[in-house]
Amino acid sequence: MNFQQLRYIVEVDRNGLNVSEAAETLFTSQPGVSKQIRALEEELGVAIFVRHGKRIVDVTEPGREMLNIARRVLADADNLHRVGEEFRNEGQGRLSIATTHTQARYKLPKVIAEFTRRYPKVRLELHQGSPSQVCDMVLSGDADLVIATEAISDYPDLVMLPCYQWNRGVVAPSDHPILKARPLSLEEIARWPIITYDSAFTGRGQMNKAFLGRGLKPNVVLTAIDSDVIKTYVRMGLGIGIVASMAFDPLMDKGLGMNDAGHLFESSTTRIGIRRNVWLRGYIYAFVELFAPALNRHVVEAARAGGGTDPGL
Amino acid sequence: MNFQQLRYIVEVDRNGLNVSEAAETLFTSQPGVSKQIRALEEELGVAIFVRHGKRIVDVTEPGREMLNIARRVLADADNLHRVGEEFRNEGQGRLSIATTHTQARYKLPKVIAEFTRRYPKVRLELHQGSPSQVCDMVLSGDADLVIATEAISDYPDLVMLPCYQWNRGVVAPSDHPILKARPLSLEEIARWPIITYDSAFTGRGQMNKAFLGRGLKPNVVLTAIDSDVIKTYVRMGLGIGIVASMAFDPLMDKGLGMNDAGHLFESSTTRIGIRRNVWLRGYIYAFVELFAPALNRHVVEAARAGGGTDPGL
DNA sequence: GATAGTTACGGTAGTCGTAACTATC
DNA sequence: GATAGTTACGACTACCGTAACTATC
Repeated sequence: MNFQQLRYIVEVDRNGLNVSEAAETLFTSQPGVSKQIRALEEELGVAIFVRHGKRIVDVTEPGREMLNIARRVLADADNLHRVGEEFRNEGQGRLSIATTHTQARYKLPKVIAEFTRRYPKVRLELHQGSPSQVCDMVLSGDADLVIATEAISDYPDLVMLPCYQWNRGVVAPSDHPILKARPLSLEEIARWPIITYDSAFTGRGQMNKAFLGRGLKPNVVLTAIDSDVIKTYVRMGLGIGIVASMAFDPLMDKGLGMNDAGHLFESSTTRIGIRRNVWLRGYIYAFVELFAPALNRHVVEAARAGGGTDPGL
Repeated sequence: MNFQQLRYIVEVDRNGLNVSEAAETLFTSQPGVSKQIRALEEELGVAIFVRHGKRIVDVTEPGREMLNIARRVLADADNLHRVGEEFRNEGQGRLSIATTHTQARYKLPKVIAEFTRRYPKVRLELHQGSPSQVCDMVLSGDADLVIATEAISDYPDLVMLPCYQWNRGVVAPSDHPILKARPLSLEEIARWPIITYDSAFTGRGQMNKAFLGRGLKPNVVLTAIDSDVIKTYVRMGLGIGIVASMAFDPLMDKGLGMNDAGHLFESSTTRIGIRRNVWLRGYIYAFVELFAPALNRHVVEAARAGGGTDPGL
């Protein structure tokens, strides 16, 4: 048994049980892959794949178990290299964060400023995308961390750690009557045209729930993917905006005002996500702790080991 | 990188950083081991071992991380073979249980009877020993499960799952006045010569604590490693016995009586222990569940993944 | 000087790729 | 007949073991 063989079976599984494609992905010959898989099956004494004659059509039951183990082994092999890198150039490296606009624009700047001060040699990369896109970036290894709110929970390979809770506020031009409404009510909000986040994005679920719960039908005239865009349109008088409270800055956002709506909607939790079986460099733990001081290295490791065990195994 | 190299570094670490000995253990040549280790260090870009000239004198910090990962990889490699075996001869195999006398004698018989009925082709092995001995058996792979009470908690590689709680009773010849004592008190017990478990064994800690808490000094005249031996000496009139309640059977133990002492001592918890990163065959999960119905496969897997993360990592 | 580890070198085994062949859809 | 996988074979690599050498205690 060797790593290559494990790589082969994992890749065949990933490529829809197609040996030829797997061989291509692995930059090797198809017969080689085929042969090694047979050799592995021979050694382990069990068929990993179900074959109809020559075609591979399914994964056997033991095969499923074995693929799980094989994937973990390969991840660990990777981890060994990561550890090497970590110590070869301590403090140097790359930190790639996949996140949504609101985080990148309003929450991360302070954290990143402090982080770069502490780790000047770490090259930072910010990737933006929708919640599912940013999760995919981490799953594929293109990013180390994902910071998002609409935390997609059904990725077994992703560990999501709650960082902080936040809620929404209504932004409107300074002279807009809704800014005076005390207390602010859903009925009042529903009276105006609304501009808010795109439904694929942060916490639209909570909003809809709140309105529906009161039998209201909000008049959403425009959706956008980020708070700045929303504020721009609010400034133009297209409607009132519902955005994350943190996305309003009284100093910067001249001509606009905010009326907090935290009592009207269920709060949203922003989470940081990491791949389960991946060894993390020291500065990544440091970054997570800077972002959410409760998440020290020990807590993160415990969370990664525990919780979210997949019942499939 | 290959499995062999990982095996080499792990074995060198295990053999007190002695390459020659490691080579011997692995039935291979010393230069081969040496060379492969250098090759691995080369590939990973970091020294795993600290050398004084040629002698290996310590493990580097990245080395410690790498050894942890390497051990997991090797365990997984093993696991792949285990999975193979499981499915090659389903229902057949070996189940090796390391336990203490009291469990083997009083608690296991029913469970084992049921287990052998369900899995007639599984060869059962019972190993007996002191709590630390039985734990070692599991750690070294000689046994699959350990069932013990004085659950040694400082084995990071062992996951201990609580199964049930039990307490003690006083056994004495049928006509002994202590059997009439209602309620039974520590003071009453302390009045008589006591025969109980050896201190290395089950739950002596709880007993001493109870007596000390009342400023009493029990007169322990004899200690033994198992309940049957204790009862034998009690029968001979050497003193009263303090044993696990389950170790008394009114039908079998003619001439003796028991007075329950559950209110006097802190109860003990019997635990089942398994190695953390080892893949378990289906019938092992079945056995655990037979022994402690709450511990179904899902619970066991969750416990194995979580808890007891070693802060060293 | 004894013990422990590295360098040198030859034999062997096993992996990889090309080519030819075979089976499934 | 096109697509997918296996068998066959030759080249090459890399691992292992012996032997000689070198450094540490």
